[in-house]
Amino acid sequence: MLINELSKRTGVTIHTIRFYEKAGLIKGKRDENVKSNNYFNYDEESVEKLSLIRDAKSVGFTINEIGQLIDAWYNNQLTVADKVAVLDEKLSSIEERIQQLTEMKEMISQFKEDVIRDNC
Amino acid sequence: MLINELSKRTGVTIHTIRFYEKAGLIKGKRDENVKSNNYFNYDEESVEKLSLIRDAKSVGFTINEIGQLIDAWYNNQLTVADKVAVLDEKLSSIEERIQQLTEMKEMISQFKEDVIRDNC
DNA sequence: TAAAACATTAGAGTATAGTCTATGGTTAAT
DNA sequence: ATTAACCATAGACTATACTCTAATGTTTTA
Repeated sequence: MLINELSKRTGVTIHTIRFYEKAGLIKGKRDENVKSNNYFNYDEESVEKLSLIRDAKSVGFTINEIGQLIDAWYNNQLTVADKVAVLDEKLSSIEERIQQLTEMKEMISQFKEDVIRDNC
Repeated sequence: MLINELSKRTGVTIHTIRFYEKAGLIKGKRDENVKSNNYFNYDEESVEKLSLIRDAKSVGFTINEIGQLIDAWYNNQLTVADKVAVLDEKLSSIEERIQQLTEMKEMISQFKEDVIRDNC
């Protein structure tokens, strides 16, 4: 599929798709048989990746971190050990963030109770 | 205390403290008795606020959101209802983020198992 | 009393993550 | 065949959150 269809299927704008492509997160392929243009073609993997990017962004991963994650997911040049190392690192950072969020939640809950009780 | 001491006590650089002050998150006071300079003085509340800013930033709140939180915490012009509304909103967004992080954690764990099992 | 250390404001510079415009070529529809 | 819709690249622009420099004045210290 071409970029317009990819955009419509994923809800990610064409500009943002191109931005992710420049950042190396996704990659279109040119059709060798077609000489009249230089359009990029995208496959289902690109759709999956854009979905992963959306999810990973929403939990606070940077483009750079998402790139590492996508490499672990899709790059077959990496060894199993390398992939596991990246995944373990991301799992740790997620756990740490959940911990911090839980603490912040308790802090805000406590303060909310104080506000209500003391009427201040 | 002056900005240098505030910086040393909190570990936040002077530049960043001034940035937060411009953004309205903290506020120094000028001493009416001192006419020779226009130095700002900071109190323990500023120390507390910088600590809150650090925590809130680490869980992904923006400066703007942290401003709302600080208002709920310290601004006595706000009604209890207004404060509770802000706090409830932040609690919801924290819960949503914990949920998303939990899902992402499961997704990565699953993928890690696949990588190890299939040796790919 | 002069140098070092500290204070202020204004504004420039950086990194991240987009978002948009301009220009020029290609494909599809009427 | 021409217009609308689509594609590509380059580069400008925006917002957020700092980070740093310059210019200038004040306080402390050797």
